[in-house]
Formats: sequence, C-alpha cells, structure tokens
Amino acid sequence: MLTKITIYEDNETLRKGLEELLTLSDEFVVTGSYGNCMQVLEQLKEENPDIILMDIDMPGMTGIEAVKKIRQVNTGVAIIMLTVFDDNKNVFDAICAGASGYLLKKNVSEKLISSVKDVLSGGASMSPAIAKMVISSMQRHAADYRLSAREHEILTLLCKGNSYKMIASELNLSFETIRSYIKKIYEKLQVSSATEAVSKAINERLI
Amino acid sequence: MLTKITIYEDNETLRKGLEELLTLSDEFVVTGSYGNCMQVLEQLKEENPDIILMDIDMPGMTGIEAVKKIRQVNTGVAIIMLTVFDDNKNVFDAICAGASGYLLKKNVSEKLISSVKDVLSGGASMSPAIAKMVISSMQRHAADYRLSAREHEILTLLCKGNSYKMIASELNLSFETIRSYIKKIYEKLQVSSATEAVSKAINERLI
DNA sequence: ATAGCGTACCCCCATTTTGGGGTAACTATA
DNA sequence: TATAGTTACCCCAAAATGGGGGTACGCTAT
Repeated sequence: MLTKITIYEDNETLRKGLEELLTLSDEFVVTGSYGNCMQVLEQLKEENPDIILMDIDMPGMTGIEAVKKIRQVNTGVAIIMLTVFDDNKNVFDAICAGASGYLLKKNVSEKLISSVKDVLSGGASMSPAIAKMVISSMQRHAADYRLSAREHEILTLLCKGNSYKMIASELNLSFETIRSYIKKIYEKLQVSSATEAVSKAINERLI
Repeated sequence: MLTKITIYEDNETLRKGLEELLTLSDEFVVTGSYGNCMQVLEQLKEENPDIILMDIDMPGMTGIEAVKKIRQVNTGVAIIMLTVFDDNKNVFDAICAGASGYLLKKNVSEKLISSVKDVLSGGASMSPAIAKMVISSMQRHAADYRLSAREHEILTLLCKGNSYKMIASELNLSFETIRSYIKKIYEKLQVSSATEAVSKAINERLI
C-alpha cells in the first residue's frame, strides 16, 4: 500500500523538489502540498496522511504551532520537521510539540527517504547533529552533593509533595529526625526552603 | 590520521568480529580490545583512543558504570554503547552517564562504521528505535490546567524557590494577593502544598 | 445587563516549616 | 583509638504556609 504524505513548505522550488523525490519512489503518494499551514487541520482530516513533512519557518503560522495544533486532534500521524534551523530552541520546541523527526534541509536529499522509512517503522529520525543536542540536554547532570542514601530517600519523598509528618510516618522515623535530616539536606544543597530543594533536586536530576 | 578505537565486549566472537570490521577499513586502528572493563581507566590513559565501543552487560563492571568512571576523568572521548538491551532504563542510564551513541547489536554490522563516523564528526548516533524512546520521554507533556498568565508567572517564581514574600516584592503585589493566587493555583493543579505544586509544575513541564 | 473570569486586596486561625541550639549511639576507617 | 559520617532524637521561637472566609474593579461574551 502506498504511504500518503502531505508537505508543508513555503519555498516553492524545494516543495516541488520534495514532491518529485517522493514520487520517484513508487512507495509514496503526495496527498497534499502547501505553502502554508493555515488550513492544516482541515487538510489533515481530508487527506489523512501517514506522514507530514513540515517546514518550521512559514508565513502565517510556524510549523511548530501547526504541530501543536495537529497533536491536539491526532497523535498518530508522524511528523518530520524540515528546517534550516539547528538551534536548541527550535529543535526542542519541535520535539516537545510532538514531532517524530527533525531533518535539516541541507541533508534532505540524502536523508529524506530513509527518515521517512524510519518513522514509518515506528522509530524516530534525527541527524547526528540533532541527536547530539538532544543527548547533551539529557546529560547536564548532577553536581554531586554527596547525599547519603537516607538523605536521598527523604529528598525524594519531599519532592513528591510529602510533608515532614508524612515522611516520618512513611519511614517510621520521628518527626524530629526528619527535621534534622532536612536541615542537613538544605545545608548540602545550599538552599533554605522546600521549594528550592525540590526545584534543585528535579532540575539537577538528583532524584 | 588513523582513528584509534578501544573495544570492551565480553563476547569473544563478537569482539573479534568488531576488530576485523574496523580493521577492514584503513581509517581505523584498534588500540585495545578487552573482555571486561575493570582496568578501563588505566587503559584509557595508556591508549588514549578517539572512540570507545562499550558493551553494557559485562562481568565485573557494567559498561554503564565504566562510562561514569571514564567521564569523571575524560569528557572528550566518544563512547558508543553496544548492547542487546533496548529498554528504557538502560538507554537512559547510558545516555545520562555520558554515552555519545547507542547501537543495538543486531544493527552493528550495518551501522557500526556510520555510527563511528557520526560521533567522530561531533554528532551523536542513535538508531530510530532509540531515538523514538528519547523523543517520547521529552514529549510527555502538559495537561492543561488553564492557568492565567499571572498564575503562571507566580507558579514560575514559586518553582525558583521564592517565598510568598519574595514573590510579592518581585511583582509589586501585596503578600495577601500572592497568597490568594497561590490558593487558586493549588486548586487548579489539585495540590495542597508548595512542594507538590513545584514538583508537578516541573515534571509536567508547566513552566 | 449580567454572569463569569481574571485581577487585586484583606481578615482570621491553625498548622507547618525553618533556624538556632543541643545529645548520643553506631560504623567505618585512618 | 581518634575521627568522620550517618542515623536518631530533643527544645525553643520565629517565620511561612494552608484553608476558610470576604470585597471590589474591569473586561468580555452572551
């Protein structure tokens, strides 16, 4: 069965090129091809494609906004972002909005078909440069505050929203014991309130 | 110049295979090849490779522990994990520990050389399945609690560790106003303490 | 025009948290 | 055998927070 693909790309030359590239292979059919994504929801409903190629920078509505709109009504269709931007913000916004892949325009000609196949088989597609950015963002890690196992445990419970009392009963320790632990934790994390501790713990991946 | 590669892999057949595969191309030289990573730090210092291929499941010390050790003394060397595991935990642990790529053993023969080249040129290498896992983890997004702009602003300040007082002075509002906003925020988020709110806000990416 | 929402402020009271001071047993280790 | 680190407990007082009430103004959409 043919794979249905809809294209959003405001550069007409590139758009035509994409259409041709996809049509050359007899596995794909281009169900729609547009210079902006103002009617994206209607077109999605109408054409029901398997894959959407979405440029980020388009007049009227950005590709990222379009992805958000699409994901509100359809979580299934695969969306590959197609863009000249390789900066952190665009990549993360697109991924968080719900894109399944991120292809830089300079790589389109070699990578398009394989990317499409990757997402069709349930995977995601990222160029090495994009993958590097994503991985780096996961690695900004933990200064080591040398929390003991017990301190770590108590911090974890605190981060789940437990009060001192709840932590005490959870761990079968006295309220006062929890207090002294938390004092020590605050000291080690260099904070002075539960909210600071929780925010630091989560953001720096201590828990 | 030749690219120096060290291999850690306890399956001897596979290890020999990797050596041959790499040596076939005249761009690589295998500087070391070991069945466990007990001496990884000494070997790293001795051989100073450009790339390390690291199996996850090895006797004595896991590849993930080895990566952590390596990253404590060397942030430059690229590390490609080589494993049969494609479960969430192993992938994330490896990436967070500092791996630059993650290759499933079933894909090794076709993907090894291109993965090595990807990481050599400063990128990262992930199979589509791994990329999918990583992307999915970034997408678990925001139930919409319909916070107003002001409520969002106050929640953000709360998450940074500010007390009610500090928020009030920051926004030039009265202490009591902040209190009533926070009460409303708790209601919308269905929580009843600052720690819960902060944890929910960060984990569900509300801020 | 009126109901709803967001904004901004105020009161009370009880509970919780924080910051400062302690003590003491146990374990590991140098 | 000191010494450090962890675990566990206690007191006090001040500050912050949570839950419950309110009022008022302006905007918007019905």
